[in-house]
Amino acid sequence: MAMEWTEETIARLRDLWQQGLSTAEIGRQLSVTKNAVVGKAHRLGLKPRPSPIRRAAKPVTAAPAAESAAAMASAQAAPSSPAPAEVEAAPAAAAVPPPVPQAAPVAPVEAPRPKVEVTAPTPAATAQEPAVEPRAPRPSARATRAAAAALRPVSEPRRRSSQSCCWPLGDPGTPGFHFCGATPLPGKPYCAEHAQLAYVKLRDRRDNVA
DNA sequence: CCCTGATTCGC
DNA sequence: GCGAATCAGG
Repeated sequence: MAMEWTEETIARLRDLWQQGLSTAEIGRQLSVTKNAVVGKAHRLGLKPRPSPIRRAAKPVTAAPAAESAAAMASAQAAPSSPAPAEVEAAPAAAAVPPPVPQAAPVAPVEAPRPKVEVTAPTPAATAQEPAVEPRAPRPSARATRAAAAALRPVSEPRRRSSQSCCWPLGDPGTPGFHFCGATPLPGKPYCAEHAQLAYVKLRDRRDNVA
């Protein structure tokens, strides 16, 4: 067996997947290759993400012109332009929404905690322990990129109305890491409990829990 | 070059 | 079922 793919793992895959993370990113956090992620995702049936490419639908040579005619009559359906369902959906994450959601004018003081802050295990932490990486053909290059990415002001705008609370628990890249997974509040990426932790009124944050 | 996801096919 | 190899678009 190459991999267990336990319910737990699959759940995490689904979670990360729906969060709009790239296959490679998911793979890194799940400690598998992107190929594994893609492959599993396919088998799981989930895979509506915008694909950069559309592989050759047919092996060109296709039906030899001669007898192909008959075949075409019924089963033709040359996938030349089969999908009325185009692929507009932007790569979600790329959308780059404002870092600070327009909080209600009246209640402007909300401080998302699990941002790129100390206590928050964000994707930034992914750059950790490159030595443990089973693969990582090019740690240096990747590390550099990861670091650069980590420095970017925006490191988790990848939430696009998830169906599960994405409050991080544990350290990304480590076996125990996972997301809360509870049903999030409408318009919020976190469940009720974690939303309370995530959004703290500034005035009440005076003595926030460390 | 890098990235991305998609598909194939030996295991 | 799994995922490396390979493909293909940006």
